[in-house]
Amino acid sequence: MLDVALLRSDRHVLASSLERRGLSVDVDALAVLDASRRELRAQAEELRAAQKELGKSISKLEGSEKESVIAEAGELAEEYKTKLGEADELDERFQAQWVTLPNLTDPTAPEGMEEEDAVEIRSSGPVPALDFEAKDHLDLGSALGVIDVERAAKVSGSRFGFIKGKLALLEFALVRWAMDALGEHNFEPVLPPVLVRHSALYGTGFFPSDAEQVYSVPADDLFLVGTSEVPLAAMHADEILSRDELPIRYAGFSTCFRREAGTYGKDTRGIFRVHQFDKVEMFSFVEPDQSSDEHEYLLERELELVSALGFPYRVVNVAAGDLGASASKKYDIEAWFPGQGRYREITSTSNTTDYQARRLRIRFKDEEGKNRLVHTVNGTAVAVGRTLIAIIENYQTAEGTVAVPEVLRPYAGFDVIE
RNA sequence: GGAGAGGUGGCCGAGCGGCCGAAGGCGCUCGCCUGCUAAGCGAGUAGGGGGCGAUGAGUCUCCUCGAGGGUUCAAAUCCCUCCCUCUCCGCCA
Repeated sequence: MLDVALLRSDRHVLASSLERRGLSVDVDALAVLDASRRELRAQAEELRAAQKELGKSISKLEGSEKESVIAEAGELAEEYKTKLGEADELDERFQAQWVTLPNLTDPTAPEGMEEEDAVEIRSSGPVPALDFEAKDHLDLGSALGVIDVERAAKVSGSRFGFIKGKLALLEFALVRWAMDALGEHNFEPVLPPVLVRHSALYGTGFFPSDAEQVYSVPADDLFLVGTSEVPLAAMHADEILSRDELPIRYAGFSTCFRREAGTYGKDTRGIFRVHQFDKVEMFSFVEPDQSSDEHEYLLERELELVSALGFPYRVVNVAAGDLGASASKKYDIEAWFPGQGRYREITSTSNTTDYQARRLRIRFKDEEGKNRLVHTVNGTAVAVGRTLIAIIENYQTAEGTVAVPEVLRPYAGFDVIE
């Protein structure tokens, strides 16, 4: 959620940010609505103050004098209720619109609306050529008996997979390796709940805008998270952190569930885009002036991991119009997938500034003892499913076996999947 | 699933329908004092919104005692609904 003060002082900032996202919102009308709801609230409060003032004298009065003051206070109470109701209604109308507005875009997020408008800011250089025809992860994985999507379809439907054998073990190696690497940078490992309340999804900005991507469990009024960002962020909801606790850095591991609504026909082959996958996610709570640096810091962590795994990659700065609601700026790392012959997203890191913190009411005491909103920053450490298939495709041999990346061998206990 | 207890400020804990956003304690902050430490003394210490004012200082005001309704001139206090936590029993990875 945005700071309402934007409407009163920096309306043009808000307007231009919305424009960069390709949204047409009548900002002036919102400002008018905001002004009138405050006006009504002030009127209601005056009535209430008068009523309370009058009410205080009642216990000291007797007889007819008491009766008349009670009557008078009663009238004020009625007027107050009416006025308050009107103010509440305007508040609701205003809030309903306000919560749907996405975060301000960072000036350094590129112009543009689409994935293609992202700007490459870095790459690992030319992609090394294989001296044989590359196969894709599904062909390789099926042949090796470590990926089974057909039986997964029987059990669960499309966009699911069984991961088996050494590939399953490789997941554990990958996760533990990533956790150790992040531990070097003082990220605290966390296994969060993956079923959360509505408030956690609202607070992180996934509700209401992305609600159609979220699985729900109606019987218990809970939702399956699409990323551990949700429980990690909501973990500190309604808290006032002390300044010396910051930055707080977590490395959360969880299964992620995504409905992938509206992606029919897209990435239907194999387990590249599935309804369920595991992920190690970095999440930081920082002071406001630190979030930009923290965003770069998380990108560095991602680059360390991706380059240690030896994937060719490129880093893109995502276009303003392609950002999620809560992000002001986002970097994606795209790894090279030889089987697809192109770069695909393997990590993503976003600076959500105070957007989530405001919704979740996560604050800290600054040096003057004032409560201020923290900034939150998130980033993928390892999206396990995609990383596994990036390994399969990049480490495949002419014989159809898959070598285990050097850094994972001590964790895996084997060197090759065959 | 069954039975019971309880939700008040960072924590503990009191609270006759008005003098209660709330005693007391702990903790914390600042100051004084003690050669260190501990103790002692004094002061301060919930959050959110709105008005006036310059998006300052200040000042006025409203809301919040798990949440939402209700009764009343007036609710932490009375009534209703819901949520959550804890304990015991049962079942269970």
